[in-house]
Amino acid sequence: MVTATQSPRHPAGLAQKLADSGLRSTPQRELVYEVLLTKRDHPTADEVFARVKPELPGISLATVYNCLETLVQCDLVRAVNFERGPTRYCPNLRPHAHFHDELTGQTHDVDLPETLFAKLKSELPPGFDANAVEITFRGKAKSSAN
Amino acid sequence: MVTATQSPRHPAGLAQKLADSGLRSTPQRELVYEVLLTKRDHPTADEVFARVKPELPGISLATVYNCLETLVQCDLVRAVNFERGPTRYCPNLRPHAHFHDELTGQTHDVDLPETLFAKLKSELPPGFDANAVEITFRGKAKSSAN
DNA sequence: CACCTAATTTGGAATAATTCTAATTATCGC
DNA sequence: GCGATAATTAGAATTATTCCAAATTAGGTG
Repeated sequence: MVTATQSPRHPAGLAQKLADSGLRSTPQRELVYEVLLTKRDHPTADEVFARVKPELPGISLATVYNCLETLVQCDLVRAVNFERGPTRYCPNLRPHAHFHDELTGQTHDVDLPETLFAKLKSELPPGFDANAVEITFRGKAKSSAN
Repeated sequence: MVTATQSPRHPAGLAQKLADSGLRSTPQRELVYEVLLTKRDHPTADEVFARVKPELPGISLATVYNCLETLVQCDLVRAVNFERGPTRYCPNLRPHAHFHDELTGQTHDVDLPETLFAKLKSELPPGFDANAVEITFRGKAKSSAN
């Protein structure tokens, strides 16, 4: 029989990406990443902490902060900030925008054509060279996408 | 001779806009607004406090927060949040994007064609109705626009 | 102009989010 | 198995912001 790792649900990419940066794969990092992948509602560090704790009761909030920062450094997760308030975390790596629903407070990922991002960058005045664009919409979502 | 008001440099719009919301024009509000107009480098509340204090030594940080919040409510100023850290304030009311220079940490306003904002909104999936779009670029600015 | 009322400001305490620190624990290569 | 290094932990410290109750200021009214 194949020996299963403790958390086989996450993509194999994690251990590899960590190794690429000279970092180790640990139960805490795996679990934090898995939690992000499982419920993609852009949780805060506190929320991640709450979701992770039942599985790994000894984990500390500081470690959750550390793990999230590590994942961001490895380009496995994006940190998202709109409006004052705690940073939120998003494991969606494709270029996409965020739609912030003013009624529910929820944040939805919105895929936009790659060409639009390119067009935006091309609209910059001479001398400005952007390597990333962040787009946030605010409004009301009536869709079933909740 | 014409009797000058204490702070004649700010647009006459301030007192009017405040009145529209049933609020009073005060020296603190006028000065905070004037400071934002004078140096448009997207200062934090602390920075505004520092700039305002020499002119009005008795002012408190709480008042600066209050004034900034008031100006945002009156649509005279926009609160800007990218990356974790203190909220910054921007008196530019035209639709525009922000360019965050990774080298200097400075933030520049970038005017984009109105049509682009419209196009972005039109790219949203059905059911998503945006009333605002925020765009932030990150990268390096080599221009003289510093 | 004196008063009444409500808006505003103030200083300090309280809260929230995050980072720091020093000590402990786990892991990797030999 | 040992030693060096990485990672985690708990709690203290820091930063940004909000809250609160008291003092001040400003209009409007007679």
